[in-house]
Amino acid sequence: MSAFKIATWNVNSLKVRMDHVLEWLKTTNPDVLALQEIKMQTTDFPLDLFREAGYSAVVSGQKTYNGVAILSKQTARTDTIVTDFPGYADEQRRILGVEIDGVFVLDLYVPNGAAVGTDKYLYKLIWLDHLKNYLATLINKHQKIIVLGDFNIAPTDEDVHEPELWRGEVLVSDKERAAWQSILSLGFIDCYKKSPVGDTKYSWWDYRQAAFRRNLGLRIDHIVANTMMANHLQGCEIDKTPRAWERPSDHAPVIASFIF
DNA sequence: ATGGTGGTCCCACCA
Repeated sequence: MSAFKIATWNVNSLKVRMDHVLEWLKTTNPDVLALQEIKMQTTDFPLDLFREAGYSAVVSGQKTYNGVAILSKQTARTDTIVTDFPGYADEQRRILGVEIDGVFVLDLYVPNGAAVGTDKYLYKLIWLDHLKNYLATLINKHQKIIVLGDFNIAPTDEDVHEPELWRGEVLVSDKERAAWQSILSLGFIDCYKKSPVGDTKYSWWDYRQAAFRRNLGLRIDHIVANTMMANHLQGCEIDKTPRAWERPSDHAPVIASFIF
């Protein structure tokens, strides 16, 4: 029997959140941690500090915005790194795929979309369409697949603190939810939906209006697994502890545990 | 009606 623990965390600037990430790694001890919004160039990534903590890293960085990275205890297969959807040129560093310990891990920072009807919303829908097409090819290529990250979509009203207030807005709109469903339809399972652990339902709380204290949150950070992986899922938990720390990210980490 | 970044010492952009 062997365990595999994988997590995702939108850190909203790794430079600011470095102490939080190191502290959280020490207590949680995941095999893999997918980071989003590192907001730094690949050359600035603190590889040495993570190495001291027992992790190697694969990084697709960008100055100021976006940027994704995957930390892992096991060494990643660097010959399998993916940083773009095939045939879709995008300057924004939002995807990072790599095989680790026989599992293809795809880290996503889905565009936020700003507001329904804007150019950014359109970019989000086009981006999600490319994602779906890419996942359709992936699912035939790998036995074990985990797709995780900040999806910027709350799949159902259960994932929203006040659905009536959010109706039709970005993050919950029908088109975004349809894109989410079409991805699951390819053969992926929402780990939290299948096997929730603990009572934390949301993964993101706005910095404004004391949203965290009032638990006005949304579940927009997800871990999805192909059926082969999902058959070995033990549980999925959202850890809101670091959201209560000083100078936190607005997102909480999500962790899925598997056993083989 | 907060917080992060980056170019200018307050403001624009993004979430």
